[in-house]
Amino acid sequence: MKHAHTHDLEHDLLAAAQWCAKRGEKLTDQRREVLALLLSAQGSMKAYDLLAEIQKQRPTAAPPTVYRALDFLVTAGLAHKLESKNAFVACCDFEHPHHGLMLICDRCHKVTELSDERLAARLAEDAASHGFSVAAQDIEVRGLCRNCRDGDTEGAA
Amino acid sequence: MKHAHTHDLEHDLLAAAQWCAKRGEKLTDQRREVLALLLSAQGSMKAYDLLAEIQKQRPTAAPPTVYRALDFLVTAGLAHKLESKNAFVACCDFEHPHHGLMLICDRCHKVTELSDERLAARLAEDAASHGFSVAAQDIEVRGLCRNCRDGDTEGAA
DNA sequence: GCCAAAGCTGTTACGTTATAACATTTAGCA
DNA sequence: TGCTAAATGTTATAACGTAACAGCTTTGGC
Repeated sequence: MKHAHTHDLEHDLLAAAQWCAKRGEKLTDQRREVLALLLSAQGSMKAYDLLAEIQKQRPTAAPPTVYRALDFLVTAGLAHKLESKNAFVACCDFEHPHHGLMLICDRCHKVTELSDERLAARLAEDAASHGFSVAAQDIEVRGLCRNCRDGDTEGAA
Repeated sequence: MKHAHTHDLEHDLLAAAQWCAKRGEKLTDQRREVLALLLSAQGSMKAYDLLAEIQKQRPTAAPPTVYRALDFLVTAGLAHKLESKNAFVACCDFEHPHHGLMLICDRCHKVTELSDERLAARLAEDAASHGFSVAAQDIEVRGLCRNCRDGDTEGAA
């Protein structure tokens, strides 16, 4: 069993703020609020679900409010967009440049981000062999996580 | 320079129809029309762009017309969805089961689909090591194709 | 041939995802 | 202070995708 500990959350938010500062940017209230929601989420979150949460505090928040924060977080490497779900997740290790491999459980919706240098290397090799220069990559895998595959009855949709 | 030859197109459509028949399905007029558009396109096509083309022949066509055809083609393996662009491409080799790696040029928008068994194997290995069972995967790479990287001034957006 | 079932298509309406554009406020700093 | 750049507020709309139901067409059994 895993819990979202407030202490961990605060720690992560502090690290994120420092990371932004190092890049000459700021983790403003809105950005921090969105990041906190993503960090606390069990799986990924949709933009409009984030918006609904934000609106509990700021009833006037509108779509651009959350999309701006998300754009910032994704650009800063603090979050990733899951293209196959139109959803967002906090990055597990933003301090290291990496090209994550996303394992997305179709049953409990949990997302696990892996970093595999050899996989990335192989991919870069494939691209290079076609004269293609890589700017960004996205690897998403759908399926069942260990718990769900093994017949776990908790955490279903 | 590359051209879309009518002969190739007809050939591909015939092969697709046979592929469907083998699966106990039919490549109906609408499906064939959408597939033909995808096969003829230089890069990928958006659903509503396809719809606009379809409407030149059938002015009453509506979004479900094209989305149904696309769903069919994707399920049958005749086309792929590029999640990062919300766009669709014809599959380059639908007769062989494969997990394509998509190289998407950000400048000329051309899409190259590669199949790399070793890459797929490595990915499956990564997933398995986390107890994750893979149902589907999507690998998309953005960047510049050889021509665009080398300063080709044709085919820009 | 006739009927029933299944599959495909037509059509309307709506839900979801995302951004453009411009006004206003806030933060950093000479 | 007052300038400038960044961030946010606000409205409106664009872009992407689907639900639901009605009607048609094909297929296969009899």
